[in-house]
Amino acid sequence: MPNPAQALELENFLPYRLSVLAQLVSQSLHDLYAGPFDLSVTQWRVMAALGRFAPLTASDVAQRTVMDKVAVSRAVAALMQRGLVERATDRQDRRRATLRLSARGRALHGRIVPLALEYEARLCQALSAEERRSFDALSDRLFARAKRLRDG
Amino acid sequence: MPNPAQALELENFLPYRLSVLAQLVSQSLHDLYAGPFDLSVTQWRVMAALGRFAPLTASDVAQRTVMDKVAVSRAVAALMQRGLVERATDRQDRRRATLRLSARGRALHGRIVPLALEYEARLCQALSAEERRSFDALSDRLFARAKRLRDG
DNA sequence: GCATAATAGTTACATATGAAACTAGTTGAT
DNA sequence: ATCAACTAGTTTCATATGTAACTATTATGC
Repeated sequence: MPNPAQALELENFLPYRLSVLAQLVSQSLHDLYAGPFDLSVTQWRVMAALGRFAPLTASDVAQRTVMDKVAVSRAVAALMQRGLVERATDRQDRRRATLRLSARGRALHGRIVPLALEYEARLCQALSAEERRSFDALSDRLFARAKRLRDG
Repeated sequence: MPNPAQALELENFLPYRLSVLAQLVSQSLHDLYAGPFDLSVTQWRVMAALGRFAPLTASDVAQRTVMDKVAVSRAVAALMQRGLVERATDRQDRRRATLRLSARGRALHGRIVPLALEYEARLCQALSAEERRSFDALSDRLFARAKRLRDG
């Protein structure tokens, strides 16, 4: 028997718990829009970020979605090919390009958002409004703490 | 301006929040053991599951870690090559094989566990003991709800 | 008993991902 | 002005991952 102070109880280990929950939720949500609209998770995230905050540069999108710039670059390329996203090179700084949803992109976005919100609402039926606020507040603090630990 | 009832505020959208938090934590933890011990996340998860619950079949590991059986099969193959995991075919049912850590595997496990627990402890300094319990209870309920929504 | 279906696990293939190298453009120092 | 350093974004390459097909073994229906 190992020292109890050093036993790793996987089922109570916070990183493991977070990972399992997030993956289940993310996969369930993906199942809702992947079939009808043929978007990957990364593509949908880019669209969601643009739907909420456009115009954004690719770097802005990466920061917002916590994806790396390579993933964003590829998702944007695919979305532009499908005519869902438009790019305009910045006049001042020609390295930059601002992105936004096209009319078609906005239409698709408008069809997915209700599905996403409905899923979230059904998920959150597990909690009261106050519990939801509490969960959000606690997870905010965990996130801030994790960032501080990573960045030093 | 879209109908407020249909606006997706990414930063308040629970699946997004969970995903971002889990990824940050998982990555931070991985950074602790990947360098010194050269394990992938999946490999470490298999070792952690075996360290806690061995003997397990590959299917058991998959269920415990919420990984698919292909990922487990590959991780186990790599871990056996490094002599960290042992496999024994079941006499009753020769399709099955039970897995457990080898002596070397237990030694490695014993070195990683304190790192993992220390990271968790530092992360959880963001919360009081009671808040931690509250967070665990709420996330349990979200998880149960997500599973019910997925499985029908 | 024998064909069929089911299960444990692996392999093959196609796709997704991340790190690092690369291109193009801008800033700053001399 | 010129060269080095920096930044935005893309491409390349090596790995990781998931789906589906496959092997081997056991269970089931007739």
